Amino acid sequence: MRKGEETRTRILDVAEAAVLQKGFGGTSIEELIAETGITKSGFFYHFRDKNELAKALLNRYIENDERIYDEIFSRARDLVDDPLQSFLLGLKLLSELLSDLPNGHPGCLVAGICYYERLFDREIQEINRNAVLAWRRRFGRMIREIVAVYPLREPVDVDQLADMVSSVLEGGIVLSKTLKEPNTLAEQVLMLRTFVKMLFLPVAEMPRASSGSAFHGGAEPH
Amino acid sequence: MRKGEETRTRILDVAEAAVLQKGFGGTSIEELIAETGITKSGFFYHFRDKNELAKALLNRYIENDERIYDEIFSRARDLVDDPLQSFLLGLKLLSELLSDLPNGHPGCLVAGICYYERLFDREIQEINRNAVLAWRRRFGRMIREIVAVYPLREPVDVDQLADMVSSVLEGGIVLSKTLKEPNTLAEQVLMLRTFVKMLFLPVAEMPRASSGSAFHGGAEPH
DNA sequence: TGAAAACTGTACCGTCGGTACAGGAGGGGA
DNA sequence: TCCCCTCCTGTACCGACGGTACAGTTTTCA
Repeated sequence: MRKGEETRTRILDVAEAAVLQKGFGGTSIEELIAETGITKSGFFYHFRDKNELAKALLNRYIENDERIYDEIFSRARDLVDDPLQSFLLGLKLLSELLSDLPNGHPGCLVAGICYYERLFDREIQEINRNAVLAWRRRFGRMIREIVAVYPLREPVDVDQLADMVSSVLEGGIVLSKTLKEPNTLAEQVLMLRTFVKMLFLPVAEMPRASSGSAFHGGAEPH
Repeated sequence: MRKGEETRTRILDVAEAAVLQKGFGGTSIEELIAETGITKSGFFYHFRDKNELAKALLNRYIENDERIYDEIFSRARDLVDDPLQSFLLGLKLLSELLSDLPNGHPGCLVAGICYYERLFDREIQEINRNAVLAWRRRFGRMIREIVAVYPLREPVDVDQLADMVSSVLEGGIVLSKTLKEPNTLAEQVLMLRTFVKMLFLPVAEMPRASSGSAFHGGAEPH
């Protein structure tokens, strides 16, 4: 029992890295067993077929993802009591975590499967859908707490704002990976943070009289 | 020449739809030739291998994408002169175009390839990277025009804000596809529009005294 | 010590990407 | 008219891969 779990985990580890680099179609079972040091029969002892591997991979990935969000935002909740400041801190912590990833974010399995859709059965698509809905609920819950205290300065739908967090994360991952700029993802999360801040807090009067030199986006030609 | 082009285009049409549904790995050449009504030899007459098919597909997709953005934002530029109002209108038009897609956005090839990375050669990855950089330049150019006229109400980097457009689009596509909610993508674009508006325009004083009933995100439980 | 769990080994099948090459239809220019 | 070029078809074949079947062996733990 113990040994089996360990081997299974090793297969999943190898598979996850491979799938995020090459997609499911691009990852062969034979390459997985070569790297894991197991035989083909051994592989099929643990997973009936590739579809079941995908399901296990996805479930594990989502679980881990949820755990990370839990940790970050509950930590932020412990540090500050105000729901808005806590959410803003959470986004900051998330951005720091993302920029600390040495080789950039490896990619999101949920998005990977979304772009592989038809090859998996309905069950996997449903797992994927529920993962995104869980994000909506998670961030929606936090935003509703804020809305109960702070007035929204622009009329926006809470669920759509919650989805914005997922959008920016998923989109930021695509940009970061494609540009090979690991930091882009973290920057995008901070942009989102700015948006949330502006939605709930009055904009501070600008201290300087001339056009602010601290602003990157001035009128310089480039 | 004429006939060859036509066949080539037909292959690309079939391939694009298939790839966006199943990814590159999930799309077999044999399925493509079956649907196109061509032989395998005929296919390899037009494309040396799957990699070259991917390259042609990607180039065509990016070209088309650029054309659509050109049309929308130059139309917006014709309708209003002010750079901010023109950009906001462009985002509105884009959102309308996206919500008019009958079955939702089919998916972005750039993102699809990003999640398939290692299976293609450096050239394709470079094409992909340049496409994202072109988006950054495009939106960056428009935002710089705005910054030259309107003060930024929060310190944000122009290129990062430009990337935000791409992020929200790519992320919105992933959400829309995964949730099977075609409208989510259009909504996300409108959320981004709200962000841009807030970044450059002073927030209007709220007309109502009590908590606004027009706001979706009130304190209602769910 | 014995049964269940966790594998290995071997053989085999159909599909797929890809190669090689011969040849043929059809049109357009010399 | 002839020839050449574009645009394919047909056939045969290869190795890699996903997957099946099943018999046998080692490891683990109660």
